[in-house]
Amino acid sequence: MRDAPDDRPLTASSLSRGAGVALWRQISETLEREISDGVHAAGARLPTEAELAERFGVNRHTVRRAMAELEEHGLIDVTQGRGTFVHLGAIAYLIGRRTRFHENMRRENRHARLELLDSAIEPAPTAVARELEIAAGVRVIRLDTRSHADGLPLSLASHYFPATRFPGLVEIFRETGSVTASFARYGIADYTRKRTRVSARLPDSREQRLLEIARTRPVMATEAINVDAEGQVVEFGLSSFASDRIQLVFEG
Amino acid sequence: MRDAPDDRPLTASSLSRGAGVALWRQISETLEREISDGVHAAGARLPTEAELAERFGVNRHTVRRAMAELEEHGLIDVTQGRGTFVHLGAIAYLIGRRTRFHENMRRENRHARLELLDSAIEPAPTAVARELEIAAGVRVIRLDTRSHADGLPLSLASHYFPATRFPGLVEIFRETGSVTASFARYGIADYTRKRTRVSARLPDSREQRLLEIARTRPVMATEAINVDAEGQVVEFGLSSFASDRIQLVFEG
DNA sequence: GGGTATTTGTTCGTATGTATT
DNA sequence: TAATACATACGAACAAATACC
Repeated sequence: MRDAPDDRPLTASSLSRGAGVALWRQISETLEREISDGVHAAGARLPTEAELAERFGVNRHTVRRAMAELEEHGLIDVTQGRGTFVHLGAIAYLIGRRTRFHENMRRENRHARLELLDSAIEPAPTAVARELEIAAGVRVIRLDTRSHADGLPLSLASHYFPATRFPGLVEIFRETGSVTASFARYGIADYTRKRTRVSARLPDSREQRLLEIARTRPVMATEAINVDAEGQVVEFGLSSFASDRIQLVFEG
Repeated sequence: MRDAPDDRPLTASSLSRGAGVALWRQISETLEREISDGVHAAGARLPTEAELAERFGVNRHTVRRAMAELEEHGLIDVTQGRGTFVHLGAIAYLIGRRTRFHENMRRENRHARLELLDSAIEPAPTAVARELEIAAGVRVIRLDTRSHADGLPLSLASHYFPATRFPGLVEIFRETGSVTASFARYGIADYTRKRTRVSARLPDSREQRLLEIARTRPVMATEAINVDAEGQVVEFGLSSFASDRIQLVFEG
């Protein structure tokens, strides 16, 4: 009853109805294959939902379900009013135990930038106080930053420092644009990462906006503790990395 | 024109139509608040989609969109035919540089199990050969495992070992159920993690099934290299961790 | 074990809203 | 402003998985 003789392009690739596989999944798998085969180049615009619905002989909702799947897996980027585009390849970036952000980016030949989003001096939240090994409520400096590589946002971070040890840190950071360079002003020539916790989750709306990632693309959330040569905690950092653009590498 | 005087329960919490916020989002935010407020306890069953549609005065599709959002963020677990349940709190599990799986679980007072899914002796794929520092095509032993804590799956892994150095490893592992214990049989009393790469992504269908996680819950994918006391590479492991149940901790 | 009710999953159709070009 | 393209929402029907008797 449904065989459509030959009035449709080859690409119709006839879905099998009533088999165990949902139509939307067959469509997403077809498009995934076409993308990996290069039928649709990276950055290229895909046909509109209406056109795809026509091509596969299904309702537009069914196409939308397939597109949602592809977006979820980071293969496409969808924007209302503009269209749907094949996702541009990820930028790889490594982070190590003693490696600094700018150093790292230089090695990768990328243009690095650490943008200061916000700063404050405030009483330490209990969790922050515990990690900095100071009493709860003692004042800490908070720097909220966003890192970029070649203009593309890589990560968001909140850096916490004990306020008494680093007077005027905010201004110095604003000047240097680097945590490492700021530490140098206080005589800290070397500091190491004592511990890093890593987890993965989906981004909240702030992260979606500032990292420019889709709702469905996971971030890696890290908690890092940096200590000076004497083992004193000098920084506690909470970061979220766009997992599509970064791979964390721990040497040890 | 639509104001519904007072014939509806308090919980109707009247959505605002035509405001800037989509109905499905208002619903998901309402339910999220109720969950965090304890109106729906962890593990408790939520009302059915039909009931929620009735309660909010919307179509079931609209409720489903809200539920998809909550599932995406790990707040609920949805199973066809069973219903929708508030997500049970995550099990925290730590992994360090010299820490072993069983050791780790003992410290956490959890019942550990390392299940052998598959094993083979095969020519090393190029990527594996590079990491093991052997020639491409040289035979390696592959162990595919699944780890459990208290019966809940935590991670999947493929472990690669140079075949010449570990003859009979498959049988020994089947006997001991532990990589560390197996190594001991070959005189390797100590080994350390040389490098670990971490990234995050959404699970493929195999991972969804074997880790028992929803399509939208990210996994942390790791590549780890273990070396013996002489610095010789003894194992290359590819793992994926259920990020809802594990947090990776790197000490260093 | 088997049949039935319940609950979520898929698919179609239609209409209207909103962002971009 | 107009056209295009994705986003939201409603209604209906059936499929598939599970729970219950």
